[in-house]
Amino acid sequence: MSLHSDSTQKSDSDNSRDLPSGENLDRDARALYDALNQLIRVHQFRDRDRICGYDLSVAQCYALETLVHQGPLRLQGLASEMYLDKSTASRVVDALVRKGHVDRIADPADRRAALIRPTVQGEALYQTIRADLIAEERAMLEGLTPDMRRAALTLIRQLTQAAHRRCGPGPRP
Amino acid sequence: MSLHSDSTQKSDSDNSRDLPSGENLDRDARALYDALNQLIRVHQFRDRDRICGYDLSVAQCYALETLVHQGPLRLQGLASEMYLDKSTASRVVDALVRKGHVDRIADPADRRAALIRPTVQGEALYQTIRADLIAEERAMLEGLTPDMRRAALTLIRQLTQAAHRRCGPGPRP
DNA sequence: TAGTTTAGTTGGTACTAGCAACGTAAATGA
DNA sequence: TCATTTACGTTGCTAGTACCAACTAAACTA
Repeated sequence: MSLHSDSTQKSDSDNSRDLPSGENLDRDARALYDALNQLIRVHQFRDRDRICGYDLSVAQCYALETLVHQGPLRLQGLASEMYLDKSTASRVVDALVRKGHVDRIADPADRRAALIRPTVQGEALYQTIRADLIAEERAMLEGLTPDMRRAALTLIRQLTQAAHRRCGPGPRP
Repeated sequence: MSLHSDSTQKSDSDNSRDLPSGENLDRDARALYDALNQLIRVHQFRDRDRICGYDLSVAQCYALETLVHQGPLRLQGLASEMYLDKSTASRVVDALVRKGHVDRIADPADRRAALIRPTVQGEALYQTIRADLIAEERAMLEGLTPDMRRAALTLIRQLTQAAHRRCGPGPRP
């Protein structure tokens, strides 16, 4: 089951002053890699299962979420937000249109372009899914003290920032 | 376990400045949901790009990693570890065999079964990818103090544990 | 031994994802 | 103005992801 017996379990008692900070950093990087790996996998599969219960794929749900949060977007904008090729984004939107969760409307500023917009039904569905996933998160947080919850938030945001800065914040080629 | 497990932490007031812990929990859950969402997405896409540079898909890399960490596994065992259907796992293994990163050997204990095992080449490839991803993590951590790095690790592990407990720790049907 | 269960593969379907090649519309330039 | 270039989105192609269901073969069981 749990395969994080990898290493770094007895690391609590070591002291930074005895080790060059580079080695500590290496060890922490390894540990963080493994820890994040696990976290990401668990969440990925959890989300997939949850979302599938609503007849949406994860990508579709992510697209819907992006549209709900950001308002109407062009295809290219949606693709950039999702780190996807525009062709893939186009097909994801196709699926959402077919299911009635978004629609394409003409962009008054450019007749080539279309704005993609969640429908009322789509917005409601997203809120339902979000509530469901948040309830999961809530249950998870119940085991932590308020202070730890707060610290977790800060740290996760910092990690995201750091990763974001490193691997390209915006749209990709 | 029911909700409100840690209420009555401090004096509850009806003021929005001093929320009852249940409401704090709701708000933290929402915030954590969004923060984790972002973290997971950034990492997901980063990993995909990195791994693709080595002519491996993410699933293939995950399978290889599982086999390197756990040693030879049967198909069913690998599928369980990856939360996948055995048919999907079978095809992932096919791809890895085609590329020479794993091979199937007969299981002496059961002639129906095959043990899947990384080849020397596969193990080397995984170590290369791992080193690459860890280097990414290391660069990310450089902006954090050692204390924060430690705290991040602890928290991520706890969140993983909590998620794991909640959404089924082991293999799925 | 016959019937059942288990291990893994294969067929079928749908989604994900990127690249390349379109058609159309806008922007640019001579 | 008209031709070229650039941009927006769709579609064809290929490969990978993922499930269910049907199948073969081996192992267990009655």
